[in-house]
Amino acid sequence: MRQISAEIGAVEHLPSKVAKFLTREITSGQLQPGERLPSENKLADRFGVSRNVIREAVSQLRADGIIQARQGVGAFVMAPEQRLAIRFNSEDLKNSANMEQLFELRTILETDAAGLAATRRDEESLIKIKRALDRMGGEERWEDGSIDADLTFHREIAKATGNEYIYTFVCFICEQIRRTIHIARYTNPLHELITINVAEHVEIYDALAAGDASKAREKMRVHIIGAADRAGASNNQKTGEQ
Amino acid sequence: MRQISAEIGAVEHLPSKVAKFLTREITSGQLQPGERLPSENKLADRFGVSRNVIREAVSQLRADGIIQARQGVGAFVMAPEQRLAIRFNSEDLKNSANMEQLFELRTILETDAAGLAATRRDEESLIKIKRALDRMGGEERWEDGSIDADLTFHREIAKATGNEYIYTFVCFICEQIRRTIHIARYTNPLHELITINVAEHVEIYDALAAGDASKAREKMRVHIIGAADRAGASNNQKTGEQ
DNA sequence: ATTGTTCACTTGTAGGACAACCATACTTAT
DNA sequence: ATAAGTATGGTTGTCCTACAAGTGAACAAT
Repeated sequence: MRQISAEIGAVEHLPSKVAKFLTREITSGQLQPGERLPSENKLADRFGVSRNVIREAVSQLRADGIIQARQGVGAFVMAPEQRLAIRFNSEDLKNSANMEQLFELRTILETDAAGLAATRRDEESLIKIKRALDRMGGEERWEDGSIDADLTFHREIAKATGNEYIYTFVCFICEQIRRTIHIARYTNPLHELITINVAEHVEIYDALAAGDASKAREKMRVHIIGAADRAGASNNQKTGEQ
Repeated sequence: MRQISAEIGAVEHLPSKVAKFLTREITSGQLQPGERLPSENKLADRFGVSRNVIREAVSQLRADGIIQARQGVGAFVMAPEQRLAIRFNSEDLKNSANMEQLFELRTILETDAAGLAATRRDEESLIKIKRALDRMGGEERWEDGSIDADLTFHREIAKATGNEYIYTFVCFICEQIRRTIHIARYTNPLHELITINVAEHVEIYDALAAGDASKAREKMRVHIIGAADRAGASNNQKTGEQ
């Protein structure tokens, strides 16, 4: 209800633009690791902005470990292997090949997460998972909140593993997918698809409740592969139907 | 040979300090999602720095999706689930329980990565993996470069999956572990440990070269669990010896 | 040849000024 | 009295200047 600016396009301010530009210049290889960036004054001239803006942009890159600045010397491009943060370019995810890869990673993570959750989940986390499931199949079934409930379901499973890092990674991947898919399939939902989707979640939940790890793994695996298919991020789209 | 400042402590500048402080205040729950941050002027007063410094710090948080700023209104804390970046607090990893969790995640990712790599690797990637392996068991065996070779081995396997995101995640996790372990075990290496380590890598490589996915998975799995043990990040340390 | 010094350049921080924007309270016209 | 329009103070966004702190290289003196 509030943050429409965030939903639509979030009026990008200058430092973000500059940061994005510099990042592209680095990842594309125009600026090789070890190389020095132009001085802040030169960058300010080149982009036609104040040094303040440049500093905010550079500060961002530095926090990610993309560059390292040394007072009196300059800012240098770091090796891409030793980044301090993971950040995806949302543009890339519009490419269905990339989306497919992301779903492959998601399958790996969440399959094992489901297995761990089946053996480690306590009553409380089970309740939270159930609640998300109910929201998904309940009244909000056709509403926008259905997506949230779906993601919450997956997040709660990841949290039930008791592994903070697994939870963080799953959250991140889910959010990336949500931001990309969002409009595409869900806003114009086919009755059948949603029914299938809910049914798959129920099976996962049952396996978790039963504490059956291998079944939980299998059901989760099938579900995510199916979800990838329904989202159009799958290579086995022989006919396109079903 | 060059960036000693990066190795040691990398003289943290003010914006980083402020960013770290604010991040802690948010993750600790002192600033709840939806709440508004104090205005930049007030923050500048409170920290005793210029508004420039505050802005660089806030710019960082915003890039991570931790907060969202709206001109004329203020900056608001976002829900922790929808972060735009993954970034670990290196302090947390000094806690061995956390390190154990990180190794669990690593096991999940790299086990499957090895399986995929076994079926997808081409000759070129196999050569790169072999080269890292040779560096590890070769002359650099006792040198510092041995660690780099070790990590390169794992990275190249991840890259051989052909999945860019798997590669990114593996790189990130490896780097986190490297920064934490580093000094601990490797600089004072026991002959036996290194021999075991190299032997495990050889087994993984053989499985990859043979294209045996299930064997590659198993060898990788055993190796990482063993590595966690040797790094002191394992729960089954009954006696501590082998 | 070595040492010491200066100098130009770079990043780091401070502070002031104004534009753009927003929410609220207030004023005015109806 | 109500509604529309209008000040107003506060907040973020950007620009500017100035100086401190640090670095490396050219240069001068020994």
